[in-house]
Formats: sequence, C-alpha cells, structure tokens
Amino acid sequence: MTLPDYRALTLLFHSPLILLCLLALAESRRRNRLRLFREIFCRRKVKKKGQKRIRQPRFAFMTKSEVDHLEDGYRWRKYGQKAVKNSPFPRSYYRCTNSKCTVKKRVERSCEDPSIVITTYEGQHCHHTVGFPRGGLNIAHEAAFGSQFSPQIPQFFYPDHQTHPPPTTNINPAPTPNDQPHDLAPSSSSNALSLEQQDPTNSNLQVPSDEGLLGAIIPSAMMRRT
DNA sequence: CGTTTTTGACCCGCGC
DNA sequence: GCGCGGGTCAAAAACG
Repeated sequence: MTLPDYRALTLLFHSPLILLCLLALAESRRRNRLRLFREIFCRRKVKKKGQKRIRQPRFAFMTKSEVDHLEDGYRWRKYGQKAVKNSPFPRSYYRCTNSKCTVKKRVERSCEDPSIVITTYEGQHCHHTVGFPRGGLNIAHEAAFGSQFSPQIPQFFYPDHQTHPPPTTNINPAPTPNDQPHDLAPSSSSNALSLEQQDPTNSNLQVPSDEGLLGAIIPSAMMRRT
C-alpha cells in the first residue's frame, strides 16, 4: 500500500472521530467559555462570581477493561471521585502530574456493562509521555485535538512491523484519542471502542486476545514502562 | 519525606 | 430562588 493510500485510509478511519471532536468542541465552547478563563487564571479557590469555567474540547471513548485506570503513558494524579447518578460506579477525576499540563481525564464504568470503562480526556498534553518514546501513543491525541493529522499517525496505528490494520475490523481503530488507553496488566484485556459504537452488547465486537487491540499493534517491549 | 489517594466540603450551572 | 448534580479543592491519610 502506498503512503497516500495509507493517509486516505487513516483519514477515513478518523472521520467519526473528527465529528465527535467538533461536536465536543462546539458544546464546550457554548457552555463554558468563561469557565476556562477562571480555571486558567484563578486556579485556586479564589472563585469570583461572574466568571465561568470553560472546558477544553473533550474526547470520550470506551475501553473494555477490568481495571479502572488504564495505563496510557502519562502520569496522572487523582483529584476527585464522585458518585454518578443512575450508576452504581463512582467517577474518578485525574489530572496530568505535569504542572504545566492542564489535561484532565474522567474515568467511569459503564452502568450497562461494568466491563467497559468510559474514559473522557479534556485538553491537550504539552509534553511528552513519561514511559513511551516520542512518536508513541500521544500522537493520536495530538491528531485528535490538534487536527494536524500528521503523517506520523499511520505509523502509530500501523507500526512498522505491521503493514495493514489489525484484524479487528469491527472495531473502529480511529478513536484513539490523546492517550490511547491500553492495559498493561497481563490479566486483563482491553480494546478501545468508539463511542459511536456504544452498544456494549454488540456480539460482533472482536476482542483481541491477551493484551488487547494495542497489544496486537505495539511491540510488547514498548509497552513495558520503566 | 515526598508523592499520591481519599473524601467531605464547596462552588457553579442548570432546570424547575 | 431553590435544589440537584457535576466538578474541584484541599487537608488528612496512606503509600513507597
């Protein structure tokens, strides 16, 4: 497959992702324009009235996993946990430990299918991953939020050792947002699912064995953090 | 001892 | 205006 074919295919895979990101962006702008201002300039508990928070573009996706907090190459610090209405599972709030990075993520289990973890990323990392080399997992995030669609993306999805998409054709490979979560725990399997494929009962989903979808793509040596 | 997690309190937006 | 629910803060506890 030639490189232009590669990119066209990747773009095609990304189209639902683009729509999702645009929707999230529009929504966040509409609702919380002033909120971000306060969040940036009044980080602490000085909360003046008349200033609203704004949320950065958010991107959510579902991952089939046994563990709640999935490894994604970044270090996160938990800053809150809340019970969610109509769900028996609490929602956890994480912030990137890099002081200059404002990325947050929310992690919650699907009340319909407890084996599915819903992860929502907000913002964009301004630094490299901790455990992964540059060009690794965070590239897709940059593509998702920066919409640069750098030529590196196909490399990410289909690394050198694999010249075609993984055989999980029923799973949209595109929704690998900033930190494509993957589970390093050997006991669990994970596979990212597009939110547009939210039907957890979809029996057509093909779950890659052992290390999950990413495990099928990323060399195992690369997945091991130091 | 530094870092991370826990958890109750607080703030804010939204719907009624 | 009030209540509810989501999101965040920050002190204390736990952990390595």
